[in-house]
Amino acid sequence: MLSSPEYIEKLRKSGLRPTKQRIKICQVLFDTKKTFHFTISDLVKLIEIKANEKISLATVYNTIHAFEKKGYLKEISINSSQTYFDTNTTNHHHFFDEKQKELIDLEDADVDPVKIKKTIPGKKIKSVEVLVKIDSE
Amino acid sequence: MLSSPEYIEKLRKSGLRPTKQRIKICQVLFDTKKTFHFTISDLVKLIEIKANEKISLATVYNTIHAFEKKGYLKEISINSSQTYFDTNTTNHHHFFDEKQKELIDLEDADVDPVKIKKTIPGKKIKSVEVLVKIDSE
DNA sequence: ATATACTTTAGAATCATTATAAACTGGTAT
DNA sequence: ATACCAGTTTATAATGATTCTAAAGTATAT
Repeated sequence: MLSSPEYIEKLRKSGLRPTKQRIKICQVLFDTKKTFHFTISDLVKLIEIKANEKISLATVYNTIHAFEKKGYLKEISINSSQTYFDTNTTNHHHFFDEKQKELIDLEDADVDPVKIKKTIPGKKIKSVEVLVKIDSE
Repeated sequence: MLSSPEYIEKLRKSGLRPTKQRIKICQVLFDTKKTFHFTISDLVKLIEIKANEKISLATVYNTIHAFEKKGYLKEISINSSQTYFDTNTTNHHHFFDEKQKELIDLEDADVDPVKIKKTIPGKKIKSVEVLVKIDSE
């Protein structure tokens, strides 16, 4: 588990003041080798479990958006009632089980690079995301 | 322009009663060689322009969901405040311009088949969707 | 024609997310 | 230390797409 000083430095470096709330959220999100996917309500529950202190919903939203802007999180493009975020910010794709609302990473090796042969004049490609929807057999 | 009788038959065949509203929506959606993308609010506007009759919002939602279930429409998986639908129900991928909220089709020839090398025990692949986010250069 | 199940509808309810604006706090200059 | 100020947090209200409700309307089989 990373200690607060490291998150404090990380936050400062990106121009975010290291507040109690942000440090706590860092610990919940980044104190693990494994990356994971979450919705805001997942995160609120995680904070309740891991921390003994309540963070207001508005702050959770603010913080997640700040972290996303700084590149610490990625939003995942699926059509769901809730927005999903990923602590794995590298380029990778996903399985999505719509019934169970579960996301599973596809590693780089699992999908060959997707080459897009069409171009749109005046536009550049920002990202290429593959979403594989799965269902029980 | 397809005449009502053809839509009436199409609707009946799929077990949907051919109501005035459903026929009107068929005409707005399918009376064109070109397929297109739309949100519910786009569709409401189109109905106002093309038809002189008002269809309640609830009916528009009901109808679009019924058409989707019957396979006449496809929902597109992007993370947006509104849900996008596509009258092109064949397998194909999309460009999405997040600033302009514009979707553009990628033809089959534009993207090589995406092979997924990972499998999840007990799960089968329902669809593979590629979303290419673009931005102004 | 009648009955019945399916549809439409206006309006209310829901729910994730964003906005508001007042209280609070970290960091800096004094 | 102290005071200040911009950046933060917070409770709460507002927003907006979508879904629900239940009453009125309509297609269709008999």
